[in-house]
Amino acid sequence: MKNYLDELNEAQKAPVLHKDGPLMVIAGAGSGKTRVLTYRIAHLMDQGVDAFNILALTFTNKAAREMKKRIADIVGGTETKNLWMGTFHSVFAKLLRYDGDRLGFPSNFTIYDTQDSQRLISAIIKEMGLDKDVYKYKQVQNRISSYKNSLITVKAYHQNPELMEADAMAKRPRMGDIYQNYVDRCFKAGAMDFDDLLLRTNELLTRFPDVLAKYQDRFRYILVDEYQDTNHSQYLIVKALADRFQNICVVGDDAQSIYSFRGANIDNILNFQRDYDDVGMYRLEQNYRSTKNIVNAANSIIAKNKNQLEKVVWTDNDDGGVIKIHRSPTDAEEGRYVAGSIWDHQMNEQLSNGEFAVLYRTNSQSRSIEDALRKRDIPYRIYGGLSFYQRKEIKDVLSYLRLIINPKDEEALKRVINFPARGIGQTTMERLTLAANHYDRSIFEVIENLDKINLKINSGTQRKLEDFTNMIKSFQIMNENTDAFTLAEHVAKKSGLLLEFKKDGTPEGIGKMENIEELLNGIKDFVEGQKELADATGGLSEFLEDVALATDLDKDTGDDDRVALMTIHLAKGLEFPYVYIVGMEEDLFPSAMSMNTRSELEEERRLFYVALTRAEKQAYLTYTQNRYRWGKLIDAEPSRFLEEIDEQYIENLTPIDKAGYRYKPMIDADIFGEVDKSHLRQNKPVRGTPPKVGKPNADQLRKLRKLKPELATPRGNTNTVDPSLREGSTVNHTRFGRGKVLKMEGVGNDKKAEIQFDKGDIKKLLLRFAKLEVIS
DNA sequence: AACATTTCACCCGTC
DNA sequence: GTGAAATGTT
Repeated sequence: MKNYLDELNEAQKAPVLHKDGPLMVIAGAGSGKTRVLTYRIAHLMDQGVDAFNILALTFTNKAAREMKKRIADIVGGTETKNLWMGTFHSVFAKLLRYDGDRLGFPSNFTIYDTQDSQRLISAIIKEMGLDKDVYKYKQVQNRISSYKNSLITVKAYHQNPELMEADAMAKRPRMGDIYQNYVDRCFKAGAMDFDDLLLRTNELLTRFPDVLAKYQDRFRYILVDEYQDTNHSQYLIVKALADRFQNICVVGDDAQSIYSFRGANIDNILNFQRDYDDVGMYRLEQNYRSTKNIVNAANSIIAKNKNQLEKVVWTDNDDGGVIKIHRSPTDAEEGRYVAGSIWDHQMNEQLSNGEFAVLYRTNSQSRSIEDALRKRDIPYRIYGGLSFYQRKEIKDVLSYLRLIINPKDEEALKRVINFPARGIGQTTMERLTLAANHYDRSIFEVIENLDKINLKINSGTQRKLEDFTNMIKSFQIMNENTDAFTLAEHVAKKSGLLLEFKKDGTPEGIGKMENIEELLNGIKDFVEGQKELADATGGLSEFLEDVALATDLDKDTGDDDRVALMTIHLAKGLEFPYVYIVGMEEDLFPSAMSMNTRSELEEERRLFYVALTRAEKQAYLTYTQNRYRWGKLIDAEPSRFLEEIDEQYIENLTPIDKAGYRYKPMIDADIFGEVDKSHLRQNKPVRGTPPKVGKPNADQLRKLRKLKPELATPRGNTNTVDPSLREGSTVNHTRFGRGKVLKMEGVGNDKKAEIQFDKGDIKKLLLRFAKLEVIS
């Protein structure tokens, strides 16, 4: 065994060597936090702690795999296999397979993905006869998800007048009933959604002290990565499990908390010292990843946040290049610039594709980048977005497989009972669903007992239904002594799925066939891989669980060398020499939905911090003046975050006016010069002779105003700005009511005030239009 | 009941 | 611009 401790600096060594008792490691970006976690586990094992007694919760399954590999290098592979290590969801799914029967769940329960949940919720809303425009299934699903993440069960919901009132106020008084139905239907289908994996674990540990005692005794050492992103449900699980031995080690960085939208609670890390006695506190502040320019720029951004733990991130690395900021007329141009810049770097410095990443705020931004990279023949890989396993044809195959394992799985059944078409239509399904609800059985069971129930289903249809269940049953029998790959191949053929896409004959159909082939190959790899593991059965159910909880990042990338495209959220924990952060625009980043409260804005800022600190050598920030959104070309304004970076760390590649990013000169070569005119023509037709670059004549100005109304010279209907208006003024708005001016910005016609209204909203108003009265 | 066509909401981020 | 859901047609 190598002396692994030599590979750590003093700050890293301390938490690794920390003996028993709670400890918290506050780790700045790039300070080697994974390394600390990995070595602490290795050290524990080296000191004689049984791997069976260690539980490590990581952020992705890939991170878990890599850590395990590293630990195996240090202390040996055989013991390492006994570690329980993985994401919260995968670890507790495993726990629920063992002990979920106490709650009435079969060990083969299905894991519903978001789409399954949404389909079920849609069905319930329809069955209840509610207005789907009021009860939007996605909103309802979000609501239920947030209840679950806060551990609000159906019962707790109905005992909480505040919640019920909030939903009633939102014109959704039946929310609780939908919640109830949803939970019942999941239970009846032997299914858990993602949130259930945590909620049900909590329920299990709370209701059954013997189960809790068993796992408390087993998990004597608990380690949690990215603790700042745990939600209430996860927090309680960890707290319960660690309660007996208190050997809990949490690692995190409050500055990188970016998941509050899924219930993550930053207070979990801020309050850790309150939750446990004698907490060992460690800080990792030396960044090994990035240049001085990047680290300092990132520090200057995060300093704008009020809520944070004290921490100074610094680095010994070179200064490196300053951060480069680039403006483009449109998103298509932005893509071209990024692709061109990557290409330049590659040509001049002999760099490989894998050294580059393009990060964006929303998945929909990937398209323009993709197009540009494709034109340059630069290989890339998109992470996230519509994952492979969510494609229709793949979900169809998986649904057949899910039915084999759990025939009660209602969502899987509804998906494939009539695909390929078997003459089982809407009316039949409605009758079956009604009967299933009435008898409190699954649809599959109803079909099996059709002869005992009097449903108005004609004998022909009855035959078809029986044929379907018999087919599934024959698959089940086959599953008893066949490996997952052979079975899946058989299912793809016998179900008629492959034939369906084959006879389709279109390029899409062929593509779908190929995707199914790929899935089958994936199952083959899985089966082969499982043979090497001692305790794994290589069965279909393990495969399905893997698939349900896999993320795009978990997938084996192999050795292919591609530019990475992903959202900033997905990039957390990763690093790349060259990073392009695109779409640095108001309403996009920060997102329009995150500007209502300070805490939301601070989370966006942390997100920007995360994005920037992914870069090792060089960061580029790009923004556009016009961007396609919802298929329309809209004006874009540079992100406020650009102004927040200390200017000594940046360079503007495209000149900006002294007044700042937000000021747009009347005559801008970008608007009429380099602009992609095909877009402009389609959406905002400009008649007559195309304008020339340079000082516009009267005719051009008129068109310019049409394109960019905010550039229009003020006319009679606009206000003259009250000169007494300044920061701190109290104002009255005809529509929004009373408020206080937080900030003034812009000059002349572009002058704006950011106002905190007493109603709670913060709005930014153009003074020239705002109907404002200055009170004091 | 099946297929073709049109409409509509969608987009903030994820396990 | 995309994909699911609603509507229309045979």
